[in-house]
Amino acid sequence: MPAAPLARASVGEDRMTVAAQVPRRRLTDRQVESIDALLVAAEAEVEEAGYDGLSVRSVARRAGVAPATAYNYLSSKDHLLAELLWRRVAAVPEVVVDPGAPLADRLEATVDALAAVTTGSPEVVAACTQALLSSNLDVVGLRVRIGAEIHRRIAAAAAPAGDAVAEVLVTTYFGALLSAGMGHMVYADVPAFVVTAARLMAAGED
Amino acid sequence: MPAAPLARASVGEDRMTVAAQVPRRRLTDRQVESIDALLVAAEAEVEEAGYDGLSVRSVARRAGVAPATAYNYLSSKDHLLAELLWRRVAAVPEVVVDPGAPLADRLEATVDALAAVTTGSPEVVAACTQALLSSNLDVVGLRVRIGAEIHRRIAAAAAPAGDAVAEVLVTTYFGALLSAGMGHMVYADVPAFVVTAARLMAAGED
DNA sequence: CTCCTCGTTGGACACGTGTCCAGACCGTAG
DNA sequence: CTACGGTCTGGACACGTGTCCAACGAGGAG
Repeated sequence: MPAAPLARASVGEDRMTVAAQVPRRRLTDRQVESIDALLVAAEAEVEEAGYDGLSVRSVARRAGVAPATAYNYLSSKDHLLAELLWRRVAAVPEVVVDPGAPLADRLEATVDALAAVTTGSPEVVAACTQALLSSNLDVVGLRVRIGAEIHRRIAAAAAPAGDAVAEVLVTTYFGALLSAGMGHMVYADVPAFVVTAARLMAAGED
Repeated sequence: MPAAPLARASVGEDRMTVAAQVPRRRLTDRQVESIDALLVAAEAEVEEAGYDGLSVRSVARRAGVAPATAYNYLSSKDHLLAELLWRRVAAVPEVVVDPGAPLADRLEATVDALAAVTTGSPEVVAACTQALLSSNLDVVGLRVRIGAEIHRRIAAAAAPAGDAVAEVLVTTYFGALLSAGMGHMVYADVPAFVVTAARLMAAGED
């Protein structure tokens, strides 16, 4: 159970999308600083030691914050990593596609932009992927949000094609990310792979 | 590190595929019984309480085995669940496809057979999926094995089509399983979804 | 200035993991 | 039958997680 004294569950840019949390109090500057420091520390920590090597207390120490404070904002290790990923996804700039361009090209622009999430050390993304499978309630919230965001972007790029095509492309994208997270594929190859999938499907339509 | 006194890392049907383990000793009947009991107990336990609710010691108790013994054969909670999934996958009967049939039909037969892995309580499959992301060495071994097995079967069904088509279908299949594990899709719908993907790609070829 | 509220802090707690070990146990070889 | 080798056992261990709480501190309202 979350059992948090204040609005938690998503300290992203939209600080208030907490799904009917009672207090609905705004975070002070000091608080957002603590949270940012925690996320930065987590990123560094996971980069050095991977998912298993990261401990919440160690991250808190590195961020100059008490462990209890860390748990006050991020309800678990997995929530911490999921929040990290969510921020990366939310930071990807919107892509405007030319409706006249062919499916593969439209998708390429979107998927290339999305690749910004996975650039840098693959350790971090892999760890976040693992964290995202947690059944922690806060993680579940972030998970549907991340899923919805990626779905929205890819579906928008694939819009003129059928819904089925969009669904398949989204699923393929997630599958490719999963493969990359497991080391069976390289993150850098994911965009091209999805574009290939789009080309194969575009042959029939258009 | 595994650090096991005897051949571990894969107590499946092919008991000897351990990649150059030194002792290479055969398991006694008593030992395979213990391991089977552990897996059965784990399945029941995870069905009741999910991934988080499962504890190795509790599974060992239920299987009538000492915790240390459980750790002797299955190096971790994740390894236990991964082994469970691997056995299910390996138990799927081989499918012979008619090379003359269209791609979607060939794939449908294979993917329907594979669905046997995910029938029954979704809790179990979801928990195994989560376990499969572990960086535990024994899990990694099982993971590549499971991945290779599914890849082999789907690629065989898609054989006449291009390699690229097969790769995309495999990736889509994994993506769909992931979505189902997260509750965004139903396991029962996975086969049809992959067949749809095949149809969309077959429109261009054939 | 004082009070009061609310977040922070450190430390305890219960619990689970994975490791290790000395001793009990059992089948087999001599 | 006895000795021996390897396995099983229970119980310790170190460590990490997530929760809880009493005490502390800072900042705003009166």
